[in-house]
Amino acid sequence: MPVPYSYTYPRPALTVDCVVFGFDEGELKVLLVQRDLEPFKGSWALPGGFVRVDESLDDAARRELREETALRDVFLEQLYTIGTLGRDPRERVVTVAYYALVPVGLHEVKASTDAASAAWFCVSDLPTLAFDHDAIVEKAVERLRGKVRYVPIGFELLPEKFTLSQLQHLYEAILERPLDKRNFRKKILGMDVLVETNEIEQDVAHRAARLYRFDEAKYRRLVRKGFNFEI
Amino acid sequence: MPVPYSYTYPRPALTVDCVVFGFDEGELKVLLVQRDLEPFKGSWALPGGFVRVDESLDDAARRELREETALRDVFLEQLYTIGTLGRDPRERVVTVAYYALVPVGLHEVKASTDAASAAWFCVSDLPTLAFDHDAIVEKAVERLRGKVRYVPIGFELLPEKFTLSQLQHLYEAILERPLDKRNFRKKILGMDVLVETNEIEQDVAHRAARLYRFDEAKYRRLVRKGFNFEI
DNA sequence: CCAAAAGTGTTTCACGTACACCCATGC
DNA sequence: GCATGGGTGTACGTGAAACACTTTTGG
Repeated sequence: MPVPYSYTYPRPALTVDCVVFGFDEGELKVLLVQRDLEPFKGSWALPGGFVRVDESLDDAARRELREETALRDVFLEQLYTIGTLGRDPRERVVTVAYYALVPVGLHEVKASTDAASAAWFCVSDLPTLAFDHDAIVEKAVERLRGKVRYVPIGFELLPEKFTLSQLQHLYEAILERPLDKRNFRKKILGMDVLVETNEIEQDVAHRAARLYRFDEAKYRRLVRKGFNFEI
Repeated sequence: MPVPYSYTYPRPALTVDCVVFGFDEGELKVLLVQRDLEPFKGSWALPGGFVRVDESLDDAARRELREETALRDVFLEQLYTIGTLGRDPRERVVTVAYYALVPVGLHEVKASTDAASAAWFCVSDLPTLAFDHDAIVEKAVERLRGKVRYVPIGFELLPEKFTLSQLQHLYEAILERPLDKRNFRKKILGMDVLVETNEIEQDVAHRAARLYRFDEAKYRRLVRKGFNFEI
């Protein structure tokens, strides 16, 4: 029996695609999967796939990340929805793009369903991508660059405990410009959202730096008082 | 004959919805239409409707605006895509929300297909809306409030020629805080993106103010040199 | 002449920016 | 002892914020 008031015209297919960012060796990276199916079989592409009728968009994005890259519990935010005609050779496909931030190294990345393999690539040196995924990556980089300056999401790309230099290099990689060490420290410590731990870096061939944690609860308390994070 | 590699599982329906902003009598307004069809027949709702398989999302949004409110050639930007389960009583519907900025008064607003009537409402005093449209409006207001501060889109809500006071009141309405007259003028004129016309306000019961225009070309030239608009 | 909004400068303070040296550690 | 990054303070200039009175016009 048909659903009352429903409409039965042909409808576009709906997918989700995820731009997964990581930060490693001083460089901003993106996680790509090698397609195991046509079209674009063998090409590198963003992890993603069709949205099921019984799951939300966010759930679909998380499911695809789990299935294709074994990532879970990561920072995930909707980016943009692309519905250009002809972007998929099969038929009309509208995709809801997401971007994710993951601390590289904490998560084992492995391919599974629908993807032959998964690997990290430098944002500045990507292979040719399937569909219009290069444009989606570009949009995600722009969004990240804009957002990282006034929302404390950069920490999602670092391990729980990090040094101030790591944080600075992260910002330098995303913003693509050098930052002054003393000013950066003054500013970030002055915001009062980092807590100093008793630990220091291990296994480095020079003086070990102090480790800090981002204090999410403190940040939220400050925001309620009108505080604005800004680098 | 089936399209090769296509997928045939059940798929969500796809719609677009538009939050149309206007500025009138010192207040930020939203354009709503009264639904002519079930579900929510008679309720106020955002103009919008189903996306056709042969049109892009932007085209669908513009078509719906034309059909339901007779608006055309307006500023339109994608806002967010909502795919929560159960947001439409009929079946699974994913909607791509847009927001539009129009100079109230320049465009005749009239209802047509699928909408009994269209009318402006103060953002701060909306009726109960169909579906989850109240949440969409809220998200659009947040986006507008965030974006208006660093992108010169406020001008889209004013006629081509406007006074500095009108512009200031617009910002005050969107940002919901008073601005200092002298500082506001100093700042906006200092940016060098407004051009003074030879004209002044007409039919006002007090000293007539000078009219200005936003110089889009000049703005883009400045941006290329590293300039950032910021209120 | 009164009401209403237009138009106009200066001072103060906070913050962004530029900049260089000593320290601790591992090898 | 040397190479490598860790860690620290000050001076300067720009820009944000606070603030009040005179001018013009219409009624």
